[in-house]
Amino acid sequence: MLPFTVVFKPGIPAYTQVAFAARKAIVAGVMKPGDRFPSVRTLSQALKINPNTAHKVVSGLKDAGLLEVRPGIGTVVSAGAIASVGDTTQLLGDELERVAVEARQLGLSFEEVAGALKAHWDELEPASVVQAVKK
Amino acid sequence: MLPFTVVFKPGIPAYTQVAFAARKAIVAGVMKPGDRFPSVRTLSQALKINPNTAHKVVSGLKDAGLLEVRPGIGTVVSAGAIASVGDTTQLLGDELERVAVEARQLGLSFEEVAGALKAHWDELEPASVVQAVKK
Amino acid sequence: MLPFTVVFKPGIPAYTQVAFAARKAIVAGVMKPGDRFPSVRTLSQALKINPNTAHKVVSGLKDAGLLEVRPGIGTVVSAGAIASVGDTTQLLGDELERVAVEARQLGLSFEEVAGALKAHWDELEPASVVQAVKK
Amino acid sequence: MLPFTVVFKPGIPAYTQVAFAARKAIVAGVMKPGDRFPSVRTLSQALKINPNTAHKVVSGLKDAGLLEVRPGIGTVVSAGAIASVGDTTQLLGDELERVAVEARQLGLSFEEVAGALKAHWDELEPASVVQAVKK
DNA sequence: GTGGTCTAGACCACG
DNA sequence: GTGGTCTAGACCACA
Repeated sequence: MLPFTVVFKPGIPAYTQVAFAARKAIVAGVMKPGDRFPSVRTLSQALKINPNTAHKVVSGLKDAGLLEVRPGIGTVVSAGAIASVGDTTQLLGDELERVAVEARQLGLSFEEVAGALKAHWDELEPASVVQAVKK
Repeated sequence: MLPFTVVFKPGIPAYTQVAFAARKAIVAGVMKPGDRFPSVRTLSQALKINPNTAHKVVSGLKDAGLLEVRPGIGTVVSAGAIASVGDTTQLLGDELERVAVEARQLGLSFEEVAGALKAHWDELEPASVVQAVKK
Repeated sequence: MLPFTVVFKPGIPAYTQVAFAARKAIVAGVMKPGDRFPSVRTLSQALKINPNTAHKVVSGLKDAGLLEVRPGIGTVVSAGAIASVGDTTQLLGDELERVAVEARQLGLSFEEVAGALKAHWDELEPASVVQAVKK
Repeated sequence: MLPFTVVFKPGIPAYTQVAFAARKAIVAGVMKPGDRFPSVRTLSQALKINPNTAHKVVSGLKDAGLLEVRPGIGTVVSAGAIASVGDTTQLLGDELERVAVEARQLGLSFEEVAGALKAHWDELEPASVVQAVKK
């Protein structure tokens, strides 16, 4: 029913997890610019989450520039779906640092980590994802 | 005075940030197994945080197996300073996935991201850090 | 009001005693997996302890894998309510040794101690407890 | 050198662990009534603990009625080496209850626990212990 | 409403 | 001096 699924894990805010799943779907090309994004009501019912939470998700994605509101139509995936580059790159840097620290603590080699990252990277390759989802 | 520094950012719990800085210092070899870890009071004064918050930091690191408490003596960096591998690898996987999604959204190539990760990785090289600190 | 009671004894941390009472209630089947665990506020009011102390209780039980937190919803008794077996069995061995030493020092016979243990054991029998509680 | 050994574990007060080891040695018959108990100085040197800590140990055992001071001689194991029955039995009951709760949580059967207790019990059999120690 | 974080400051146990 | 516990009360994020 939805163009993405969410496996909820405890400890992480529900709206964060849903937003991430949506961004993943957009990045992977499951949803393309111009496609309609599920309504708040649809989201809340399909994922069994509070309407407030669902609203927070689309609101957040709208602020990030990933969604656009077409009055009378609904919300659609915006064309230049690129977050405000400023803070996101900073954020990415922090995450990379965290990854480096944690990986070293686990005694992993750089190659192992890079390989794992590559795997996740390829999973998002638009072509492959459509297959994976339909499968 | 402290073997590490913390630049506090809003929005992230203080104790999380301090704990991360400490883990980084341990991973980078600034603090080695057997070395004494700053006392709760020292931490709270040097970082200007509440003793309770400082306590939470060492308590967390202790639970993670990075520190050992000698009652009435102090806390030292434990020998096998490796977190319970089970969940941490899982956690690392999640983070790598997030990195992949965010990087693609920024239009970065895999090589760029891998390069950035390598930079952070090398920064933690024990040898280089020791020099940087001693200098 | 609460699914368990606590008779506070001096010398033992309050949060330890409350946590033990809760574990006992869970083991005895008074609270089953999926049941809601009293909120931090409820605990603090009913037991007349500080919210912080109450928080420490649920936090500890959560770490032990007995409780699960649903952010913004509450905490529930988790399904596989079994502590990390690794250290607990070790801990049990230590306690058994202590029991043996103390009992011999009191001049008790093995049968007497085993009998006393059996009494405590049967008190936790889910069936019996449910009756006792409902009664 | 000492009639007992102590393998220090973190998290438990040193003086508690030493006192327990001593009581175990007395119960097991390694040290019999009338035998000299190691001096505070000997204890602190042999176990590498603070003299204050060593003093606390013998002081505690003296209060428990396990040791007696013979002026000009030293401290010896007292004849009726039985702790003040009042609180100890109560304490034993608490420990048995804790054992029951923890064991059930681990999914053990009563027979398994009783068997494990029996093993510890037999290990303290005076005859066998001497062998085990000499071994 | 829920749990989580933080400050401020007191007291105790341990060595 | 160390870490650990507890109280009191404020504020925030989540649903």
